[in-house]
Amino acid sequence: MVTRTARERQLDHPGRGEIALADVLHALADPVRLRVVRTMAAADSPMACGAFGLPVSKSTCTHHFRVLREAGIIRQHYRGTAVLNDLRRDDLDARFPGLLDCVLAAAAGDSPAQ
Amino acid sequence: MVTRTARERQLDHPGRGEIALADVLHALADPVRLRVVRTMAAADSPMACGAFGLPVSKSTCTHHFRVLREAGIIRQHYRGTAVLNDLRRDDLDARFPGLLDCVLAAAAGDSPAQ
DNA sequence: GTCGTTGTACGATAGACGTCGAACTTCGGT
DNA sequence: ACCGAAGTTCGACGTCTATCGTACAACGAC
Repeated sequence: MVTRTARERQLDHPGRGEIALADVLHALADPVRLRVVRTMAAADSPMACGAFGLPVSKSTCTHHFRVLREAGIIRQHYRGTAVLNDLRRDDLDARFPGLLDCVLAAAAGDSPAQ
Repeated sequence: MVTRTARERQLDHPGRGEIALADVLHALADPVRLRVVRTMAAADSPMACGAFGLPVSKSTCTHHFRVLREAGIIRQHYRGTAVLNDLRRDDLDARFPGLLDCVLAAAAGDSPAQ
């Protein structure tokens, strides 16, 4: 007999030390993904992919969240049929101190109305 | 009769207020361009394109410098046959405070041997 | 003027990227 | 068992991008 948590579908995440700057910058350079990150930074709890109201199809949505996950910017785990998304603030701050906050502040200045 | 400075070939640069975050992030997400920016940040005076010793052809070089210029990251002006490149530190800091320094610090942490 | 240096302009090309729709999987609820 | 909700997978598509080589232009030096 197996516990529920051990049977959860698995998603690959880079370790904290494996997060690469070029990947992070590339991931944040897309308007849709930057919007996701801004929304997540403003939220107080993990959000499902569908909760962002993105102006793209479901498959494109999947694509963007995978890019963010593989860049090490977000953590994803299954919760029933949904996928909960979480900003990897600690890891990002440890690897590239201040970078996330700078980008968020810059984004706020660049287009205040998210 | 026209003065020399007025006859210089002109390059288009975005105004300080026109610098867009997505363009900046996209420009910095390329290894060759990030290396250029790091080298320029470490230099104390403007450098010609050829002085960076980039591992790409001349035409590719021209391409990368144009991307950086159009993103508002560098300023370019002709000096004889050469083009001098200069980091737009002031404009970048004014538009996106701290961003450039964060990225430079992150790059130093990501690959210390430039 | 001629020549070498420095960079630009112009295709061309191969690969990456953002986007979609249709079919499928997984899970919770009834 | 069935159905609907939430994502994923799998092509397919057009566009953007990084790269190159060749030909060309601007300038300094001789």
